[in-house]
Formats: sequence, C-alpha cells, structure tokens
Amino acid sequence: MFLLDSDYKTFNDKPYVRLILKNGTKKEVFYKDFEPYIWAVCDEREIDSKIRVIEDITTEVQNKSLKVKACTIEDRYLYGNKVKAIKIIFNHPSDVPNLRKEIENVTDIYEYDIPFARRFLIDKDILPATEYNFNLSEEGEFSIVNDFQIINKKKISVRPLAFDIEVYCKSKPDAQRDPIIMIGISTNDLDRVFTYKKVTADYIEVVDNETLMVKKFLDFLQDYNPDIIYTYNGDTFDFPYIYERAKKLKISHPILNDMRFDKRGINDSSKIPGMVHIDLYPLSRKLLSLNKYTLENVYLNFLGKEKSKIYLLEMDKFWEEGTQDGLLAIAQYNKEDAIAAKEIGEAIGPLEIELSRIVGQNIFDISRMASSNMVEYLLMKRAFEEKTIVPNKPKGSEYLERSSTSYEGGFVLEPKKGLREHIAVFDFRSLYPSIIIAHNIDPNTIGCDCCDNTSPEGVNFCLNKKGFIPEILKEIIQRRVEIKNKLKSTSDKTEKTIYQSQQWALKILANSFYGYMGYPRSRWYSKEAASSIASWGREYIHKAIKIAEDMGLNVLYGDTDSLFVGLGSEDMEKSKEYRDKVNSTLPDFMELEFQGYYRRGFFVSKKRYALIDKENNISTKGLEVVRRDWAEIAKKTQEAVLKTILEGKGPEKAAEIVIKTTEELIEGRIPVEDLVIYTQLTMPLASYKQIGPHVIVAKHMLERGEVVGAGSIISFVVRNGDGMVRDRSYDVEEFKKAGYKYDSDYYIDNQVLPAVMRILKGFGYTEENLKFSKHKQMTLGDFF
DNA sequence: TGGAAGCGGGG
DNA sequence: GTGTACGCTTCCA
Repeated sequence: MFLLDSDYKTFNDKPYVRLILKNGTKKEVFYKDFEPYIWAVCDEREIDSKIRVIEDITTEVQNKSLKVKACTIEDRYLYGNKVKAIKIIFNHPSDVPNLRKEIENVTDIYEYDIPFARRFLIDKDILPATEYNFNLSEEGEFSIVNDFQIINKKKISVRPLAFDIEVYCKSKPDAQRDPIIMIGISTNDLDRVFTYKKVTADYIEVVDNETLMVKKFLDFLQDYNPDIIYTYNGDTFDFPYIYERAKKLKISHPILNDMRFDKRGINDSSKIPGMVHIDLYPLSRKLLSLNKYTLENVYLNFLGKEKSKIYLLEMDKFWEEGTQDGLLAIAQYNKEDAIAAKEIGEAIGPLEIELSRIVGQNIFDISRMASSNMVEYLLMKRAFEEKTIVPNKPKGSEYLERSSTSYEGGFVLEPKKGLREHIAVFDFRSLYPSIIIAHNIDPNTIGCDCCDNTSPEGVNFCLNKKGFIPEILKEIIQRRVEIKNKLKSTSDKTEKTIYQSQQWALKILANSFYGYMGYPRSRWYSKEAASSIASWGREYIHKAIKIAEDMGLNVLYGDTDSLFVGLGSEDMEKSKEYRDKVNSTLPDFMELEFQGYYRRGFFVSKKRYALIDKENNISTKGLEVVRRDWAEIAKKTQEAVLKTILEGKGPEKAAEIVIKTTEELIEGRIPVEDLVIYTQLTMPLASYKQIGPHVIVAKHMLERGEVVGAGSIISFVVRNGDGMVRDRSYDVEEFKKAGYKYDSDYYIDNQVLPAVMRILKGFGYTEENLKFSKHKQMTLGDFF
C-alpha cells in the first residue's frame, strides 16, 4: 500500500489525519493521535514561569474559549546550539494561529506555520508514493491506522486519466453564458469524447444535452476513479469551468461536492480528494525551457509530436453548423488534446512521484511547489530527524531587507556580436552544488579561524564543522551518481523510466540549493553563503575562459556555468581537447561537459542569442516576442528575420525584409488584422492610475453600451494623427467602421522595429537604417 | 527614473 | 488552511 494523498478532517472538535491509500483499490483511512504543536525557546532559567504563563493564556473565538493543551520540555538544537525547548501542544491545528500572537508576546516561537498534514508526514517519516505495510483496524465506519512499516519496493502503479473541455463562445468563455460542447477523456484503457450534437465515430458518445454530458463525465470520473488526473491548465480553466457550469445547469453530483478550489493569486489550484490533479501547464513552465507553453508547443517540443489544430472561430462555426465533418474536427481536436495531456503527464508524472518520495510531501503539493520550497521541506524533514528546530520564515520587514540587498551573481561575458559558425557549447556539471559541497557552505559554518577556506567574497567557511546543507546535498549527488549507473546497466523499459525520473528529480533538487539560500523567503537564508557560492563560480568560469584563449579558441559568450566557443570548423577533436584540458585543472568533483555543437548562431547581448544545430533545430533565448500585446506584424517580421539569418542568408537579406515591411506599412498595405494589439483589463476601469490605450478604448466601448470590465481582453488598433497613443486607439470594429487609417509610424517604431532590433542590433543595425525611405539609396555600407 | 501594469495557459 | 504567493518586461507619469 502506498500513500496517494493526505489532509485532515475534524470530528467532534478533534483533528484526524486522513490518508488516501492505494493498494489495487483506494482506501480512506485516519490517524487518530497526532497532535498539533509548536516550539518556544527562552532563557532556561525562565522556562517554568513561561510555561505557567503560556498555559494560562485564553482567547475567545466564536464564543469558544481556547487554551493550549499542554506544555512539555524537550532537548533540541537551535541554530546549532543545544537548548531546552518548550513543546506547546494544541487541541486543534486552527488553535495555533488563534493563540500564536499571545504566545509570541511571552517568548520566541518556532514552527508555528507548518500545515498539520505536512507536519504529520515529516514527523511520522511517511514518504508518499512509497510501499508500506499499514496495519489497520475498523472503528465504526472508520478505518484507523495503528502502525506502519516501509517496504523497499521502487515500483508503484497508478491509474491516470486526462481530460479536456471545449467551450462554444464568441469572446472570452463565461460559464454563466457559454456552454461546454465537448469533453474529451484519455485513459490507459480508452479515449472518449462526450458531446450532444449528432456526430458519429467509434470514440464519440452522443447524449441529449449539455446537462447530461456533464453528468456523464462526472459519472465516468467517479466510476473510473483515477489516482491521477492530468489536465493542461485545469487549475484555472477546465475544473472551475465545469464547476461553475454545473452550478448554472443545476447539476448535483458527489464529485462536485468534493471539488476544492484554492485561489492564491497566481497559484490557483483545483482538487478532488483522492484523485491527484496534476496540472501540466504550470509544471511545463517550471520544468521545460521553451519560449511558448501552449499545449501544442509543449507536445511538439517536449515529445516531438504533433496534434490536429483548430482555430477558435472555426470551432464556433463548426458547432453552429453542426455538420458531421465540422463536429468531427472538433471532436478529433478535443480527443487529441486529452491524449496530449495524458502523454505529457506520463513523461512528467513519474518525476513528480519521485520528487514526492524524496521530499516526503504529497504529489499534489509537490507538483505545485517551487523547487526552493521542495528544498525547504527536505531540510525540514532532516531537521526533525536531527532534533533541530526549524528557523522561522522572515517577517515582513526582514523579507523586505533581504529583498533589497543584492549580491553579485554569476559571471556573464559580454558576447561577441554577429553571426558565428561552428559553435561548441560547454557546461560545468553541477557547478554550484559542487562548490557548496567542496567548500562546506552552510549558514552555520560561516566564520572560523581554523580553516583556509575563504571565498573570493571574503567569507570564511569552517571545514571541520558539520554543515547541514552540504551534508544533505552530498547525499543527493551520491544518490544521483548511483542511479545514473543503474540507468546505464538496465535495459528494462519500466526501470529506465523510474531511474530517469529519479535522477532528474535529484538533479532538480541539487540545483535548487544555491537559489534556496539566496531566496529572501527561505528559512535557511544566507546572503553570505549565496554570494560566496557565486563568487567561487565566477572564479572557475574565468579560469576556463583563460584556458580557451590560451588555446587560441574564440570564446563567444559565457553565462554563469556555460561557455559558447567558436571552433573555426567542425573540429570535434579540438573541442574534446579543450574540455579535457579544462578538466585536468579542475578539482575531482567538478567537470566541464560538452553540451552540443551548433553549426551557426549569433549573440546580440547578454542573455540574448539564437543557435541552429545540424538538424536545423533553432533554439533562442531572450529574443522572441510571442505575447499577445505584440501585433502580429511584429511577430511575423521578427520570425522571418530570425530564420533568414540562421539559414545563413546574411543579415543584409534580413534587413531587406524589414525595410520591405516598413514600406508596406507606410503604404497602408498591411491588413488591419496584423495590427491588432490585445491587452487585458485587469481591474475595474475606475482603479486605473496609469491610463493606457486599452483603458480608453474600454471606456468608449462602455459608453456605446458594450459589456466590458475587469477581465475583458481589449483589442485595439492605433490610428494616425498627433498626440498620445491612447487618444488614437480604437477597438477593431470601430476602427474599420469609421474607415480610419492606421498609424504606420507607431507600428514601425513601437512594434516592428523593437522586435527585429532585438536581433539586428547585434549586427550593427540601427532603427534608422531599417526604415524604408524614398530618398535614401541603400547600400551595404550604410549599415555599418 | 520609479512604479504601475500586463504577460503567461485554457476556449 | 499551523501556508497570503512569480519573475520579468514595457510603458506611463
């Protein structure tokens, strides 16, 4: 049996930890005797009197009087020192925030903000997604956990389901108005699409109306009872939409009662207890480095697969017309989206499971946690084992102070601009983790007189004192080495997937320790540690650059732990020679790795470059404009420029494209559709202090009786004339109806040129020589 | 120049 | 839920 998910429930004012266990089937069980607690530390001579004060604290909440349950004295460590700590035990987790303020007036407190169910996993040393023997007994209608033992088995089996909905809408989907037209499902057993207009295919099930379709889906979910639900953006779209729509349609269903929505600013989440919802959109953003995170793009770039496309307008039309072909096109698209989500889930899900097993927190939480947060839970688990009290998160003022003090990060070499051929890319393997271990960098090892271990920043770290963080990191690195060896020696496909995910999980964690110590919200924050790590890193990359230059190699660019070297030809021997030479000078634990060869590329400025490999795969960094607040003409022109240069046709050819576009703009030949800029109103109109074009346009639309407000996406075009841009902006309909002419200067100077200049700046072009001019005779010489 | 505001994915 | 939250870029004032 393994733990799939956990939380807690209250019965008769007492908290019970609820565990969802899986063993072929799912079982809900409870743990009775876990008590919420926090730590208090004060001068040892005052312990008894402080305890008496704490035990007397009473507070009223909703006519109920709250008191702490009990206090005990325990031996603990705090910041490396042995202390007698007061363990303050509470009756219920919600008593902690209610009594906390008053206790804080009496003495310093710790570990007051660790959620109850998470605390349970830490203290009881239960790893989710890991096989255990749970000894259960029945008490009335409840299953109670008596005890448990871990079984060392690496394989668990989970039952996934992915789904996706399609909505019929004219603008932004609104659950009060716009119906769901199809729901697609993909599992290991079947792929299915539910809809309610007549269309025939073996995977489609047609019901009478939307209400029955939604019910059918909810029934399916309940009957299939998946362990994991994969969606793409289900946190903020599919789940809330189904919920709202079901409410509107007056559907009642047990699944709806179980759904929970957690709105936390940017981090919304949707969940059904017992079914772990993994939203692949935020995960893809976290794990993959792409310049666009549409399902289509992730599917293509991560799995190398394509799926059928459909335009929103097309979908509306197909649904309205209701022809077999049209409906089939929507259904096919819907099905393939669900399949894509499932396949991406199968590639990423195992990683989340491994992270969950290593960090010791629920898969659901892990899939939504930033990696620095995972590091923190890992450290907290270890701290508990070592009887160490966890440091507090910074309070508001301290957080602000930490945020405002910056330190020098990695070294970034100013790139050699222009087009280059034969580029070898090298990376230091785990540069920062290696430094942390080698130099024993930890908030508690800072400052000693006994060791010769001072960072270029001037901070000394003791090598004789045990460093909590480097110890844990060392174990992670060692585990990863072992797993990579196992990976090499197995040919079993399932084992390979597991090892692959395990080593990926360990790599993510190892690489997050540096960021963790420099992250202002960390419990184990240390600016000295983080800045020292970075300073040692700079030293290593400088040495590697020096070696390249001594070998006569052309270092084109470098950033923190990577180097881009011009080889002059496709000289793999030279590349190897360089790598080996650097490695012979590095300490054992560190290694420069050859990452790849690119036949062509260019560097514009720090963090901005593009490369093309032998298979014509283009990778870019910091260049592309793919956001909706850029007009199509800017995106199109930029893409053409990028391709032209990387294909080796020369920047002159790219410049010609730009000049031609500006000419077409001036002559009014660009269709209005390519000039639309989309901007969302994020607040009520009255709240705006800075009035942008979209705000004015929205006001006009409102005056005309159109429904716009917070959340509306305003599309506008800029008209020619003088004055502020915002006073010349109109929504597309009005712009067309009035027969306005667009402002070519605006589109040239604020859209096309900034987009292409990101690239062409590196080739010596200025805005001026990319604009079409009737009077100017262009020659190559003008450009340089 | 600082700070306000928008972006992202989904249909 | 013992948790109040991103990281960057662009433009207005």
